[in-house]
Amino acid sequence: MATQTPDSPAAAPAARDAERTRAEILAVATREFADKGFAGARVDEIAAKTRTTKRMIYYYFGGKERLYVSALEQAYTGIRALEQQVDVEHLDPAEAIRQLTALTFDHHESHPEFIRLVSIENIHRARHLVRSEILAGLANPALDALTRILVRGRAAGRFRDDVDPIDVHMMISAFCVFRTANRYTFNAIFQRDMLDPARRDHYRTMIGDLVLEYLTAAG
Amino acid sequence: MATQTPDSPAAAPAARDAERTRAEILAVATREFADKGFAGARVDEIAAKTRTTKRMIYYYFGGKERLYVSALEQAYTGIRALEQQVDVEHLDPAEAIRQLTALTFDHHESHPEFIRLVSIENIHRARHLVRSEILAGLANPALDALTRILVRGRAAGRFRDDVDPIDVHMMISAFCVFRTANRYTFNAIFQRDMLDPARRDHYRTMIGDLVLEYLTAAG
DNA sequence: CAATGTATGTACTAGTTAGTTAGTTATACG
DNA sequence: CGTATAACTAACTAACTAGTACATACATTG
Repeated sequence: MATQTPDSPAAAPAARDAERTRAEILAVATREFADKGFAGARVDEIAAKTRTTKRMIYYYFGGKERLYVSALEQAYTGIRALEQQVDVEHLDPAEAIRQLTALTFDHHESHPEFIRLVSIENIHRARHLVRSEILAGLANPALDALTRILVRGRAAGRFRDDVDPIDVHMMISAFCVFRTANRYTFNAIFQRDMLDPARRDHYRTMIGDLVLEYLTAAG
Repeated sequence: MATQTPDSPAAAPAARDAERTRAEILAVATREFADKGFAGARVDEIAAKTRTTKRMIYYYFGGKERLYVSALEQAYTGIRALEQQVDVEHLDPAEAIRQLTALTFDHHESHPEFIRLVSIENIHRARHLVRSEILAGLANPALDALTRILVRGRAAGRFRDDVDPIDVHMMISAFCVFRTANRYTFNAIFQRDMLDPARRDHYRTMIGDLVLEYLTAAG
C-alpha cells in the first residue's frame, strides 16, 4: 500500500498524468453518453467512474456539452481511422463490394457505442456535429473506396452505370446501422435478435447479395 | 373577453373535459419526448404547452415515466391501426411488394415523430416497450401482409423460396427508418438531405427495386 | 532549492426538476 | 336545489445537478 508501480492498473492515484486523466475522463464519458444520452448522463456519475474528480472534467473539457462533443469527435475520428485501413483496390469489383460491405458490417457490429452516439446525435438533429470544427470537414474513407470500386466495376461493364456512390453507401449503412441501432425494439416486436451470433453470417451475406444484385441489375 | 364559445379553439379554459385534457397532455408529451428524449423532456414544459397544469399530468398519468410509456403506446397503436388498412392482396405479387414497400416508405416519411420515439426507445434498450402490456402482444399487420404476398409469389414461382418474411421486413424497415432517423448526421457528413422532396421518388423506387431484385434473384 | 505554473481535491451554491400538499370549482345526479 | 364527486389550480418542497471558489500538492526549470 506504500509504494506504487508507475502504471498501476486500476486502483491508486497513479501520480500526476494529465494525458492519462484526460483520456480516462473521455473514455468514461463516451460510455455514459452512449448509454444514457446527453441529457440522461450525469456529470457526477462520469466523475465517480473515473479515478479523478468532477473538477477535472471542468478543468479539461470546460463543461458537460463540450465533454459530449469531445466524446463524439473522438468516436468519429477513431472510426474514420479504422476505415482508412480499408484496402480492396486489388480485388475484382464484385469481390471488393462484398469485402467493403462485410467490413462495414463487422465494423458497426463491433462498435455499438459509436452507433448509439450517432443515434443520440440524430435526436439532437446533429447540432453538435455540425458545429464541430474537427468533424465538419472529416472525409469518409469508406465512401472514397466505394467510389473507386464503382468506377472500376462500370469500366469493366459489370455494374450498371446509373448508380451514385452515396446511394450505395446509404444502402449499406442503412442495413448495418438498423441492425445495431434498432436491435431492441425489433427484438421486442418480432422476437428476433438481429445480433444473435447464429444469424450473423446469414445477415452478412444478405447485405452483400442485396448490394451486388442491385449493382448488377439492368438499371 | 367576457363570454366564451363552448369549443373555443385554443385560448380559453374550455370548461371541464377530462378526455380533452388527457388527450391534449398526451399530444404535447409525444411532441416533447420525440423532440428531446425521455431525460431531456421537462414535465414543467409539457404542462406549460398545454392549457392545463402540471398537477393534471400526475392526475391522469401518474408520473413522467408513465406519461412517456403512454405516449409510446399511443404512437405504436396509431401506426398499427394505419398499417391495418393495407390492402395489397388482390395485386400480382411483385406489384404487391412494390406497393407495400412504398406504403412503408410513405408512412415513415410522414411520421418522423414515431421514428424518433423508436430511436429514443432503442437508446433505452426497449425497456418500456417490453414492460408495456399494450405493446407486448401487438401484432404487426405489415408483416402479415408481407408474409401472404411472399407465399403467393413463391407459389407462382416468381420469388425465390429461401426468404424469411421477417428478413424482408427488416430490409424495408432498415432503409426507410435510416432515411428518417439518420437524416441529420448523414446530411452533415455527405451534404445530402435524404428527405429532400426532389429525391423522394428516386428513393421510393430504389427500395422497391432493391427488395424485388433480392426476391427474384437465384437464391 | 526556490519559484512558478500545472494538476488536483474538497466543499459549496444557485438553479432546476419531479413530484406533492392542500385546497377550489364545475358538473351530474338525487 | 343541494351535495357528492370528478376535474382542476396554485404554491410548495425535497432532491438533484451543473458548475465554481478556494485551497493545495506536485513537478519542472532556472
